[in-house]
Amino acid sequence: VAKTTIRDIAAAAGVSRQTVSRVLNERPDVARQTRERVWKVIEESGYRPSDIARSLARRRSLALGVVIAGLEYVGPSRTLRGIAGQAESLGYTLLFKDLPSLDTNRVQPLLDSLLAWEVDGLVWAVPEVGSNRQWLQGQLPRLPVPVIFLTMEARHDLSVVSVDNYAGGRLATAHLLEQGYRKVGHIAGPLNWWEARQRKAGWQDTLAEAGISVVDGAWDEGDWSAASGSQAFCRLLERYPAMEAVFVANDQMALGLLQVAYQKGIRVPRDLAVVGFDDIPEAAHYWPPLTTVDQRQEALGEMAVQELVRIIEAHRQNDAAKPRAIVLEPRLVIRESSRALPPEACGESSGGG
Amino acid sequence: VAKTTIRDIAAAAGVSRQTVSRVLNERPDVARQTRERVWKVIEESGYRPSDIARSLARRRSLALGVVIAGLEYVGPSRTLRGIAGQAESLGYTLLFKDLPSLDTNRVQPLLDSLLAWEVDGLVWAVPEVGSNRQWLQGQLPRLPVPVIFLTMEARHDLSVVSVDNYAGGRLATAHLLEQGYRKVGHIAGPLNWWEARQRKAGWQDTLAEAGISVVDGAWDEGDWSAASGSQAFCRLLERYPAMEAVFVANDQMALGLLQVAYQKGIRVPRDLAVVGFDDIPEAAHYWPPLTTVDQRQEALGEMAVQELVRIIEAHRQNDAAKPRAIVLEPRLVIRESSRALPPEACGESSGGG
DNA sequence: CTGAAAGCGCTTACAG
DNA sequence: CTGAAAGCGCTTACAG
Repeated sequence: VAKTTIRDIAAAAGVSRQTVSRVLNERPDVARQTRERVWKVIEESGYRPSDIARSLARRRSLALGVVIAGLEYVGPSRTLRGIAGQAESLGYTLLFKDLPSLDTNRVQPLLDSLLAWEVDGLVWAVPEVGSNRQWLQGQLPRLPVPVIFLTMEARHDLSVVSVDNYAGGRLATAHLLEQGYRKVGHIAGPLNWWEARQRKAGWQDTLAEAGISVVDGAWDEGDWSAASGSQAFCRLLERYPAMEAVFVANDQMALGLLQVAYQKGIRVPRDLAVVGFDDIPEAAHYWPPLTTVDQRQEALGEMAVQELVRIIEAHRQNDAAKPRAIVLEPRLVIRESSRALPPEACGESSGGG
Repeated sequence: VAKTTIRDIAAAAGVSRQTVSRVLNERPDVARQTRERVWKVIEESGYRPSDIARSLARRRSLALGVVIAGLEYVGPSRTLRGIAGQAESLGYTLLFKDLPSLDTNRVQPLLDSLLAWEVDGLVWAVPEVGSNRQWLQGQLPRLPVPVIFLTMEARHDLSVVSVDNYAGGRLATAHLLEQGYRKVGHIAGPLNWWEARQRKAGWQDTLAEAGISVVDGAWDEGDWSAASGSQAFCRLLERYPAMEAVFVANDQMALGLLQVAYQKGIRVPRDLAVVGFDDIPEAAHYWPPLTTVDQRQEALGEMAVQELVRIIEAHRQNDAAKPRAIVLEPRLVIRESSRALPPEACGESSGGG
């Protein structure tokens, strides 16, 4: 069962391979008659040109490599969907690599494999944790293709698309202040994560600007998991019993917090107002429904691919696109956990599907 | 900046391209001296052979295509990680396509693109909903590569790897019966999903075998979302007020149920025992922690790639591997929602990190 | 153990 | 508007 090739089509249509190639690539310089005849043969045969051969001949693969980590969380999955959707609509194929841990040792083989496939660009969707970014930066100069980084600290020499985590922390905290709370605690994510540090800084600065001195033990640190949220909350309660409200750096930890609050008879929001971060699908169904910050991670993925393709196109025209930082503004999603209205049970909903 | 090719290496090492190719592919028939000289040049130059050129020449890409849907849920993300990990360790590169909706119209272009890249095989990780499988089956005979299907009804003529959803439904229900409950209700997933039907059948048959007649209104249907779980539970409460326990077809709907239960003052598990399905990370942190069924979706992805590669290898040796169905057994994870022990708040945990 | 030739399935200049 | 030639970067037989 030999594969149908451009040669077969050429023979069947009585033209040269060259002409078939022109038809395939929709070049205008083909006689209408010829074009129609060739198309007919192509369709009847079910011929599909080989992208591999095309890549080799064109010296351009129309493929993008994506390296992603943290797929066990909702955020990265959303980002991946954004990346995949945008790549598809721009005509790029995605080569996918999952980084099972944030261990940088494992990165080199993934990178090598992607480059061996001659991708036209790379999307680096690995969170900036500890110094894992430095390793890659060291590699960058030798990388033959442009790379776009997701959600890391902006730098003048890198192309970065990120969510403004600092602004997110400010949004959450300002919202709590607006509700009249003054004693606002914080449960941070692991502080070796850039995102966790940004959110915490947003909390701290907003309090400071409101003239509220941040008590020394007013915050604690978790590891993003719900269990760690429970534990951090328990510690925080001891150190900061006067706390009226708390900004939790992600929704999962907020869930852990809510569980403990429930068990201890702490009513949310009456005794304690809570704001999370991420807007995972469950957040709307926590008890009470959780006020949170939507990171717009799908949009993040889309923007990343758009920018990467822009850079690739610029390169092809020998126009060295200057690296730039694109920042997405997060959005506050207000629900019951930060205000005094009790949710209703089995009430007629307002038209949800 | 011309790319380094095998030609450059050959020239620098004073051998033919052929010999460099032999070294690269670790063939034994190269003199030790020659091999070492060539390796040295390769390493110094940072040369990386082009997988695209190799694919073309070998008529074999060592690439697998994966089409996935439902990445907004935890399950498919886990499956994807399993697929990616296994592909990586077997030396295959993954071309990734996300199916944004279950609309079959959009499938053809994804499939065409994957085939144009000449993948050696396809992983079809799209849930079987309505008749969306039939369309693909019609395509199958013309597909030039083997396809493995995830989590759909087994068929003698297809290679399928799936979780035994029926057994999962039985596990959940039998567990509730063992706890002494007799009036066990069910909140099903959308019944145009094969998985939802299987789980429901497991519930129904287990009750029947225990000699318990299933009350007519003993079940309701949701759409997998937490909101739909809330609504289905509200309806079910009216129709089946005597219900002592309920098996919910996924954890998200169980979450919606728990929220309503809380608002209505229904204590779980004292007034109502609950079992979910999936074991999403949050399940352990619901209030109360949710008993559920672990689908082992990461293992599912791994098995799928293993089987697919097995078939590919068999094909290469002209050994037409017969399609077979591989079934993974789910596991019951028992937590507080189905038994009478109250969880403790801020207690010393048993050594969790 | 090593090399010259042909080929994988396309596209890119170059002629006409 | 169309075709003959060369080439993309490798590997696969075939000689020696």
